[in-house]
Amino acid sequence: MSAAGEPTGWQAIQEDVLARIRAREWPPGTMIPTEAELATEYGCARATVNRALRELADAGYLDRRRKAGTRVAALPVRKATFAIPVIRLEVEGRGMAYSHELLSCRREAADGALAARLGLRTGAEVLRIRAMHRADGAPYCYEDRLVPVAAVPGILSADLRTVSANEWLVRNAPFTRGDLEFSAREAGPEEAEVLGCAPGAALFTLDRRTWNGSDAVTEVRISYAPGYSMKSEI
Amino acid sequence: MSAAGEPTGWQAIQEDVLARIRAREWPPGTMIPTEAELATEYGCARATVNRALRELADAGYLDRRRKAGTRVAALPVRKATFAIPVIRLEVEGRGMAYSHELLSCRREAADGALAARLGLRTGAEVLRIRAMHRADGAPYCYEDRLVPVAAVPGILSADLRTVSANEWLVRNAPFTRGDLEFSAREAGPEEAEVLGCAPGAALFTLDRRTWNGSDAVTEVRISYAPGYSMKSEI
DNA sequence: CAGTGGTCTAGACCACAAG
DNA sequence: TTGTGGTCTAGACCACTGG
Repeated sequence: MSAAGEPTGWQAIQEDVLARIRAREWPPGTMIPTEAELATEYGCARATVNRALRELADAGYLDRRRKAGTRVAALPVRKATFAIPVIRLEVEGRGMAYSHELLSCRREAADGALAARLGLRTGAEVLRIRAMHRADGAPYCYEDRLVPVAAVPGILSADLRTVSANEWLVRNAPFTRGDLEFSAREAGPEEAEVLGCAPGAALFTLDRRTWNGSDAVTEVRISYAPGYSMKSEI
Repeated sequence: MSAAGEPTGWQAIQEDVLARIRAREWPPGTMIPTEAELATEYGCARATVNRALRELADAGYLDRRRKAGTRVAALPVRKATFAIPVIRLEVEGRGMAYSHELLSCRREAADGALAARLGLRTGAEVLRIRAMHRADGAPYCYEDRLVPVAAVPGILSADLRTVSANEWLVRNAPFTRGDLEFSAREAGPEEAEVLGCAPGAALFTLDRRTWNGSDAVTEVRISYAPGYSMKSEI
């Protein structure tokens, strides 16, 4: 009458190993048996043990090195993963009605600082896009974005009032790498006005830059309305 | 004269598939060949293709379903991963000298709201710990923590002036699950004083609760000094 | 040098779900 | 029903690195 089936195969081994670590059968810092020994103990192939242990090492529970063997991490570094969907899906995923509004969209010339950040030449043409995203009509976040025109030429012919720049770029501008930075900032006068909050209010902010190979695709700051929080489980 | 060696094996396949997706050889939403077909094309075993594609599916680039096959995701959901180390290592990792200071540590009785959040009975004994973490002597973050004594009895005999509660718990109190919440908050009078900032300053805040099975291990709020940011790459 | 994890193979069976 | 991905196996070779 047990409701949920117990895991089998490599997942069962993974859970058993994790349980033995938590139970201090293998205390932090100690070596655990080799893959071959565990395969014998669990009565499975070594590849199955490898699959189980590799994921535990990725998750920070184990330190593995050739020849040295596998050791229980002394200070396990837990990792939190956050999905970064298109803002529309983020809002709809919270069960609210999404809408967005293009505030401005104009061409500018990159100044020296921007050119250096994105690896452009000074004076390169960039599209500056400002937009509001709303949930059930209330301000959800404010997006301030720069797109180098040369790297993403199609952006000029996109109707950014119909599809937000955020979603258009996800669909049409692949990138190979990017960096993210989350911080807390005080709302400036402009942000306070568009977000409908007091100047100086604490804003959860995401700054992101992405590249496709060596070409910058976009730089964006997303300022969430007060009350926003980013959740995850570990 | 190429400096770095090209990936081989499953990583080479993974990069090739990713390149074909980015090049729109397989546009978003379309099916890609089956594992068996790709194995033939790449001249390797199906398990090798499986390894490459499974990770791309985990990363959000592909949607895979038995019988239906593998499809390129229309809106790839990029995932950002943040390591959550012990605060001491986080500070030292930034090349700064770490120190911490126990502000207060006393036993309290859980009120109704707290008991409900953590699944305790009302009136259960909890340890309330407040501490400052410093980097090069300057405030780094302020920690306000609750630990149910029954679930973590050893905490009573720990010297939390020598080892912070943060690190003591990571070393001694395993947990099976937890939830995280990042937000931006305005500093209250107490926080402003201990962090040395103005009241109302924007604080990057982490709220975390962890459980070991059904027992709550700890609930903590970490308020970072103004200027802090959490970085990651994708 | 030798022991450990990292990877690959060829084949097999299974679980799931589309048609 | 049947084609697809998910997993396992037994064996093999390789890469790295500690002794």
